[in-house]
Amino acid sequence: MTSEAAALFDAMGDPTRRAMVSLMARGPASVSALADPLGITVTAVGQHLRVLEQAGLACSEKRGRTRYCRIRPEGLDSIEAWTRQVRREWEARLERLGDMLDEMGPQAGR
Amino acid sequence: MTSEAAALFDAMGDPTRRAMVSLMARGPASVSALADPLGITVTAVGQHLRVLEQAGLACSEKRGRTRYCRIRPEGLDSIEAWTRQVRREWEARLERLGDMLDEMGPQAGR
DNA sequence: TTTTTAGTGAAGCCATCACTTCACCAATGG
DNA sequence: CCATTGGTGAAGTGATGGCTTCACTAAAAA
Repeated sequence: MTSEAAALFDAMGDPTRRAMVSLMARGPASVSALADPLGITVTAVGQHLRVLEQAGLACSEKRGRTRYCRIRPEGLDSIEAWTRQVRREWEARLERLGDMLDEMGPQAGR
Repeated sequence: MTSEAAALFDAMGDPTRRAMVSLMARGPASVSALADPLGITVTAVGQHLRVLEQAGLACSEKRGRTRYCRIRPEGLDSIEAWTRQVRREWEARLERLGDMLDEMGPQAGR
């Protein structure tokens, strides 16, 4: 597992950050616009935002005194890459298993 | 976000559990076969295993005195479903944005 | 049968981390 | 200018959760 994917799962492992991502998926939001529906302080949002940004799941930009936060859907890529990898590995294993049985012939296991 | 997906991200939020999944992707493993390379006790593995099972990411079966643990790749489905959902929502937003600009006509924003 | 191996359950320890408060800065509005 | 609004940084609190130890059960081996 890549360290990117690890950071992603770590970031998504928290319910508040998941909620933030869901909110931002509806469009850019200010820090307080995120804090309000979540019932937490803007300070807390700022801390979560840093984690999401470092994981590549969000980015933000300050204009005037308000900071606009957006998700980066591309950030989800390595999650999908990882799940595909696990699936592939598992299926390859089943295939190898099937090959082995084939080689052993139909009389195997009697 | 569905509660299944939440459970999945919670489960995958821990590095040890991620490592367990990676190990199991290579084939079924006993509890101690998982504990050994991870450098933790079998008790700890048992606890993680319960979380993974409840999240639908693994299943296990006890034969004799050993418990065989396997991953359930289907369990990853709702992670992918969720990432697709977020992407879709975001793209829909961009589309709406584009439509609005179209309706406003080329003279908009002057 | 005795011993060893594989795993479970309960209980406790400890570090991480989510969150708060408080002080502070900078932009905006009156 | 003064008050308000939006956000940041540092420091502290509290709870969750990952892990351990210890006592125990059951299967397999000797």
